[in-house]
Amino acid sequence: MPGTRLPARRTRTRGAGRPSGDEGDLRARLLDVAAARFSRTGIEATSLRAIADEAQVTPAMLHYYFGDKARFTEALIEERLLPALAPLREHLAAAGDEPRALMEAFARAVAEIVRRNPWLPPLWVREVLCEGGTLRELMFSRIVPSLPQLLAQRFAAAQARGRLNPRLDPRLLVVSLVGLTLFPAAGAPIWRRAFGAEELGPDVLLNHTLALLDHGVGAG
Amino acid sequence: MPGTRLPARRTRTRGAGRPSGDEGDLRARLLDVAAARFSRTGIEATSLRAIADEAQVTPAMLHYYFGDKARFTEALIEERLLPALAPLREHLAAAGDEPRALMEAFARAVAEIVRRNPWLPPLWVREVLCEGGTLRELMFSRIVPSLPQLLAQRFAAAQARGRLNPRLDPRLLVVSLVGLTLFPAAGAPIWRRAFGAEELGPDVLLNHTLALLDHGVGAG
DNA sequence: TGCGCCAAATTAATGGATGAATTAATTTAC
DNA sequence: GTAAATTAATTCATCCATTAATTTGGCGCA
Repeated sequence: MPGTRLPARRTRTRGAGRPSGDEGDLRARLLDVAAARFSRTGIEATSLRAIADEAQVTPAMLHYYFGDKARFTEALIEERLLPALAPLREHLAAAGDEPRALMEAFARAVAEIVRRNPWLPPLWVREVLCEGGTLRELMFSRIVPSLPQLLAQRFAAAQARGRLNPRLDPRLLVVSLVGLTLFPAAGAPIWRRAFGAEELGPDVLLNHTLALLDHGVGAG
Repeated sequence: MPGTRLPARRTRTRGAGRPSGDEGDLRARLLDVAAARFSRTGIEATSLRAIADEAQVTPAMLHYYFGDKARFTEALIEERLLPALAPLREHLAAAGDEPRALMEAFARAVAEIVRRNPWLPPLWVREVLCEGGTLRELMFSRIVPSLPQLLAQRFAAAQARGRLNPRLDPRLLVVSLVGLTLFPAAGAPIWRRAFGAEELGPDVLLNHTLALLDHGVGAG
């Protein structure tokens, strides 16, 4: 019946052949699909089947390219999660020593990361932040050992110079900073729905966060 | 072989009998075990088997008391999650109209909730905040419709009276407040490990959050 | 230029493990 | 003796992993 709309691929009955090249590397596509899917459903609760279906291939392709699920998630970390987080280090390295500049660099970096990788916040929150998360141990050995401490140390130095509210703990300030940036991003759908507001986009959030950090809630 | 240490229960070979009464209601125990377990592993990724094992009973007991997994999680919401969140409404109702008092009431309520229900923050973050979370829709119909808007409205009223930093958005302030309280609690293990600090308990966090909200980060 | 082969890519089919849900049997308190 | 509570066992579905089969693009070679 010509003219009926068939699913884009999947016309051959058996076997396939060399790279079809019709939409680039399948390996990369699988990683992209997995990032989005894992973000929505969680890693353990997501079947490879679901990923394969969404990528319009057979589950066997995941085995072909990655081996098993563990190595698949490892590849996801190495080739998607860690690169996505790279801007954070860069922005922080470029920022000066003033707490305000540091925080703004952090918030802007997170905003940029979220804009480019919408799947990241929920995945991070679910799999790294929460105990028992699949990515937790792997992330510990790659991110955590350096970034938070470094940032806390810079805050502490600024505090020693009298440039930071002495009632604050530099380490908790880092935690608060993450909470003020990643948390709203991870839960964006719920806030939008709760408040029925679409205008609360990343830019508004960024300005709001900076305003809060600048002067607190007082009417100054 | 007398003297060998056997697992507390599980000595009969088949069948059991009336309520053993040795440690209270099994139904309640199952809910408690599930709250802790779901919090660690996530709802979809946790098998009923694991819960039954931890409660030292057969998986069939879950069917006996609750029917299926869906109704089991429903019961968990009704009998554990919602009651645990009750102090929030009470604290907020008792607080006055000043933003500072509202925020302090919120932060104190969350601290109390977390202290009494350590399993709550990760469960909330994973299953409610994240898209695709199992508890999401159920929570929407019970919590969200009222609490966030009400709080935001009170902040807006205070802002109209000039008692709130005009650069802030009342709704985003609610989001920030949740991020500053629940997020650090949900990720406590990771922060402890990242900073090697055990002294960053709930009280310290509470004071820190209030200090941050009061004056921002400036050295004022 | 054309022909056949080879290897990469992909699929269908299968095996083994695990989980949810249910049922029949059994124990024990009252 | 009876009914509630609990267990063992079973059924059906799903998932991860693997393998054998199959297609097809490209390359050497004439």
